[in-house]
Amino acid sequence: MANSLSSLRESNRRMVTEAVRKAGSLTQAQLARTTGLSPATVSTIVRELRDLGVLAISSGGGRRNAVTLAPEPGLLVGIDFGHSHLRVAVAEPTRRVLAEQAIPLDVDTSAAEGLLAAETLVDELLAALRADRQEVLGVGLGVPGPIDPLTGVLGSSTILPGWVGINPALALGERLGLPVHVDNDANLGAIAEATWGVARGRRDVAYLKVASGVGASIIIDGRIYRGASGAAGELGHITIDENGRLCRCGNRGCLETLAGGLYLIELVRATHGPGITVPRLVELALAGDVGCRRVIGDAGRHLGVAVASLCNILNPGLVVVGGALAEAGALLVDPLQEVVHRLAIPSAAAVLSVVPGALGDRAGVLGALASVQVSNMESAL
Amino acid sequence: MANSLSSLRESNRRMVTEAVRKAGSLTQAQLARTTGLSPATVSTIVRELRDLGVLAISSGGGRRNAVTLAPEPGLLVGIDFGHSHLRVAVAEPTRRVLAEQAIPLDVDTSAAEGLLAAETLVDELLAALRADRQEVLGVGLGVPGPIDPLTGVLGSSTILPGWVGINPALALGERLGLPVHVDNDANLGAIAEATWGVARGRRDVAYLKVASGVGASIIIDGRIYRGASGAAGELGHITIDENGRLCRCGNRGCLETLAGGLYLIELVRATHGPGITVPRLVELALAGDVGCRRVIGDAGRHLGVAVASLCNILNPGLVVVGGALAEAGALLVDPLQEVVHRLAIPSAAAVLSVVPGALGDRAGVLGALASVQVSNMESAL
DNA sequence: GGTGTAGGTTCAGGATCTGAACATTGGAGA
DNA sequence: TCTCCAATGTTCAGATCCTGAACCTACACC
Repeated sequence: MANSLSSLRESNRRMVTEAVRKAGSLTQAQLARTTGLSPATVSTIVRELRDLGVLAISSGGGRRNAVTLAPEPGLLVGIDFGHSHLRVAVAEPTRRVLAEQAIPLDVDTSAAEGLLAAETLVDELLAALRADRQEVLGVGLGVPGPIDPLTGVLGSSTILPGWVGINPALALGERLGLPVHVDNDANLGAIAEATWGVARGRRDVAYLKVASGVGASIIIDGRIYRGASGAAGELGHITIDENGRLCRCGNRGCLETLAGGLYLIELVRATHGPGITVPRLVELALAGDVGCRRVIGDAGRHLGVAVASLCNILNPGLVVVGGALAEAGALLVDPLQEVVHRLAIPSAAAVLSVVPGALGDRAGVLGALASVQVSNMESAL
Repeated sequence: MANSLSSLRESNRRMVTEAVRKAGSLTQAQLARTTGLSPATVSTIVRELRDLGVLAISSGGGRRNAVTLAPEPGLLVGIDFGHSHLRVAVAEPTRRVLAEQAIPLDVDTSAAEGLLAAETLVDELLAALRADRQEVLGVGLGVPGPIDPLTGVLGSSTILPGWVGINPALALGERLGLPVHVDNDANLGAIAEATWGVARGRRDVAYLKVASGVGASIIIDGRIYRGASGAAGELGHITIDENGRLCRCGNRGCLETLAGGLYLIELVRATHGPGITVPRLVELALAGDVGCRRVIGDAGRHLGVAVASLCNILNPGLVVVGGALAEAGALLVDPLQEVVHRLAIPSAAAVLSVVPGALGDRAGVLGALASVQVSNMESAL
């Protein structure tokens, strides 16, 4: 299908570029060793890619000639929508973050208001950097709900009711006049943790996002697995208790009704006042509040039931727990792990590690940045 | 890593061979179109492969020159162990079955007895074909339990207690003096259904084997997904009811205690006599026995809960239900599907089909045959 | 029987990778 | 400071491979 002589060259170019991207800086001899190509071939390919503007040869470096990715002009924007917050980051094409800010968002914001807020915040950050929209190469957008892979429309979400049925990439793209790539927030968090966080270098990972809702993302062989209709990883609506509480999705006893932040704060509202939020709940638990610790521990145990199922089905080596509730660290993860080891089959539990994410509430926006396609390579064929 | 000039030729040879294997018989022009190579390249590659003995050109065919796989000498053996049966098949390298037989096996057969029975049956079938063990190129073996991918040892299985801790491939290989490839029976059933059955041509499929126990196999991008320790797809021990019945695995309310054949026949033993078996249960249900229908329907509903979880996690487009209980067809699958559509999230349920397997109780042994590696290609480089 | 279309082969040409030879540079040691 | 060595990067001829075009062949249809 893709096997001609010229496709070989393209494949080798890609291999070289990828090796440089991973290592950051390499000499041509190292490049030859890692790619398995001969030094002669590497020499010509590097020269070509330099001429195409993809690679740069910094001969002035400490050693011989260091090959690096050519510095690209332009900026990337990452946007992460949550149930109650909005976070925007602006970064270089290398993904180094230059500016980042999070603002609270009203619970029942309409899509239009949310998009306007995002637009405003993007412009503010760009202004602070003395930059212009026209310098932005692309925008990555994360939303807490399943995106239809064909239409790009946000499916039924219990978290952002005002957004159902719209195409966020299209809507924001028109507003900003920029190419927007949209994805589920759990998928983006998984990408971020796999690129910079605790899942770095792992090829098969499950990522759990526990915030207002519960979502998951599955990385198989280094790529997000999306399933037949982009709904893979919708762990929040797994049935844990068939006779349980009614969920916003219409079923009973979904995981989300037992571990989702929206439901958890209802549990502590009576004792801790109506103004309590998920971050505050975590804060109190970490400070020693017994009730909050119990609520988070119970959530962890319920999550454990779902993760045990996931374990028996997929047998992952690593489960990363992210999202606002994961800020509770061991308070959430320890009970989760205990239940998984009790319920999952021993041979699956034995190889599993469950760890909190390393990127905290920045995972989503960093993943959004990572999801923006800005490969000089691509445009240079 | 694998990109040289000679690897291109090898890759193209492989592509051509694979195309011929899939289509059975192709003309060179068709081959050029399906592989994307030029007719000139196809011409030389086909000639090379003919000289190597991999392909055959049957110019006497109806049309022009039909390219086929060269007829290989030798035989393949497939062996499928179940809780209460043993099935052996002998086939040509093309996987055309020449002889096949199933015999009952005592419930608590030891590993040694089981392997002896298999050895005997293999010899009987070979004798009937006037063939010799030395003509056998390889043996595929299916066992109902997880195989450790590193050691090849059978992990904890509730179905074959006498087998735990042994390496079936090694043990049988020594007995037969032949190379044996072992795999989980659900994985083999999935391979068979994906190669010849209802999942033919599908790249992403979940296969459910419901017999004495409950197992599953997950095909992602055309390949069995095994997970970090080979335990992926162990659906039988997903917790359906935390306060349910005690399972042989030590937990409570595993799917297997609600839908596994071993438990189902206990339910009907009181009313239908102690001699009842799973096939008989299915037979009675198909004949109209109300009690048996109810038992099977309930099993389907419980399976539906687990499949709904699987659906929310993996979002497959197709779930194939195989194993002895699947012989009940719609009696099992309809209730299963009803529950899945109720519990799984709508966008996942909408794209899902649940169908009974097409290969019945032969799926395991056919998959075992398919799993034997006998590529002339490999030996011919 | 004639003609056309598609299949298959051959050949020259262009593209690619590789090994060997060669120039260059940085560093270790005297 | 100087010399030598080892590693790096480049160049070039050679071999391999794919492709397009021209050519031949066989079957089908008229």
